[in-house]
Amino acid sequence: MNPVQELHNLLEELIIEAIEACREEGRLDYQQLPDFVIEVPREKGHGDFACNIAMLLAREARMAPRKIAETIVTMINSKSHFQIEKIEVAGPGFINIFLNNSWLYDIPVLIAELEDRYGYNPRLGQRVQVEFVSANPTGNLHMGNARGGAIGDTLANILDRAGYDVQREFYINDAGNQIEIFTDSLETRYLQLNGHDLPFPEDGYAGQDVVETVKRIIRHYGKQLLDMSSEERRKILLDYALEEKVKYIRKTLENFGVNYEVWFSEKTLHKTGKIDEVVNYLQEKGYVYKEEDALWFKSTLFGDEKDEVIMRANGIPTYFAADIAYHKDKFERGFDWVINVWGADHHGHVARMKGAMEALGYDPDKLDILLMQLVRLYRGGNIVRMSKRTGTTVSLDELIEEVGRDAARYFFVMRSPDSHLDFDLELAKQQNQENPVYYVQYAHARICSIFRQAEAAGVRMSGIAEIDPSLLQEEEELALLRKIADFPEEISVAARTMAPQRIARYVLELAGLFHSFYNHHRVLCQDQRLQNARLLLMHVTRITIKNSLKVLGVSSPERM
RNA sequence: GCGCCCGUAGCUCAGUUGGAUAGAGCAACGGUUUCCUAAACCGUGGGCCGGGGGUUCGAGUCCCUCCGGGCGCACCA
Repeated sequence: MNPVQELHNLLEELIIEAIEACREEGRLDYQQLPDFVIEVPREKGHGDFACNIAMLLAREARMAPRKIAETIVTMINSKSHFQIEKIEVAGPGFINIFLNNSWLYDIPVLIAELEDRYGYNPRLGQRVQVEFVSANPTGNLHMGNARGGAIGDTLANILDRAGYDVQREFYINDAGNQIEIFTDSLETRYLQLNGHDLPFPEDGYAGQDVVETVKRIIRHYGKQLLDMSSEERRKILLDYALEEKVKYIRKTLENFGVNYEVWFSEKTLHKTGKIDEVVNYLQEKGYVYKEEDALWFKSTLFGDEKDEVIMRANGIPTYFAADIAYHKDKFERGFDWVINVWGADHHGHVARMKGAMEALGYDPDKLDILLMQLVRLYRGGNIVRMSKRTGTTVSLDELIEEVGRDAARYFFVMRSPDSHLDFDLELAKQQNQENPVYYVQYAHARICSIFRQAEAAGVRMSGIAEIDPSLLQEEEELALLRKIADFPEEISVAARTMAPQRIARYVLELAGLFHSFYNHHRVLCQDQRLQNARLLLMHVTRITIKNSLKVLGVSSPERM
């Protein structure tokens, strides 16, 4: 259910019918209807909806836009429409439509019926996959991964509400060059801790967590790995470390409210020969050439700045080759839409990844890469320097520990992915209106409190059928209703534009309208009929706040 | 040097496929509590939407150019 969309469609039909009728009567002359817009004007005085068709038609119809608008309006007015209060021509030729409130009063009844399902648009029968975080299983989850987790999961939730069948996926980079280096680090640490005096690899993983992992391995295996061949030893070290790391990543993300349907192992692509397969295929198609013993993919054919190596001179495929095979696999699984959430530092890969899909015969427009800018951590006014070298990096676990899951989830999505995110740890912990999470959660708790008060006073909301929502006439009540009615459309736009920050903003505005209502009017009052209508309003406000927060992965406390 | 992102109120940021008089929160200033949570609300001030050019009936939004900031430009991922 999407009431705003339904109204929109209704008005669109109405206008098209009117225009066509005008043409038939010879009042308007045009060949084809232009792509006009029916939008919600910024200015309240411009009506509930406004249409720009007259301006777009002016040239072809050889008429002044206002004149055209008047012709259309006259035609529409010749029939009566029960939902339209008035319709007028304004400004350069806008058609402004003012509705009566009858549609608004249907909303709370519908929501009370739908409850948790309010916000869901009709099923589209389309499958979309969202791949996000996909952190290397060689270290802790950092702030970039955290933002990716919040954005990816929220986007997946939005797409679900928008009507898609969504699958969340984590790509485990458990093969390739970084894993070799990781294994070198593990082996060196193992030997060092067993008394061998060895230099640590220059580009190795020097973090303390690797040492801790190796210590656990020693506790488990003792010195028996010393007697093995390096190959055997490395396999055991790596398998143990990977299992531990992946388990840790999964646990941290679950703790963050992120749950994946699929954990996809890069290693399987190597094992099953899918990488060689796709490289050979591209070679046969002539998209690959050899230079200095390496194989290069002609990504410049697809608008990339330069070609990219897919097979090194030593015969080992690059990360890019594995990624092509991986994305080919995604499309083979039949998704209608494939979305990756990447850090902005990977933006250089977008063109060649899409190019590779095109070379394989897939529609590159079905692959969207959502790039997100980096995160800067602040504590009060001071930036928290994040350096892996000095070990001052803050991990996702530590962040959740410090500010809580709710604040972390909300803060990571409240800005556009395109914007750098300044994450203020102090603000995230504050319990006042400066902190948007608390502001919204407080609104929910306040509504719960009203119902507790009501119950204590022996008051219960009547059955829906006995409530008359049209008693809600106050400005604050209508504004709140209007905002509540927007929710499904807000979801729909957020899905279309891949913009999770819209929901964070939406629920903040919704909470603001509630607080404003609360401070102007009493729910529990002498007038039984009005009290019932307001209890219903509170009921559906609570549902909408809760459903919005659910999309963001933020809890809705009943008291605070 | 080339490419991508960003530049909007003192600060942090919104701003559907171009729409009418550019918004919110915080900060500043002033007010609200015999009343369901003052963890809240109401009001006031604050802007050449980085500069310049162009397209359009109409540009914060699209194009060009310049300036400033971030990121990338490996047989790393």
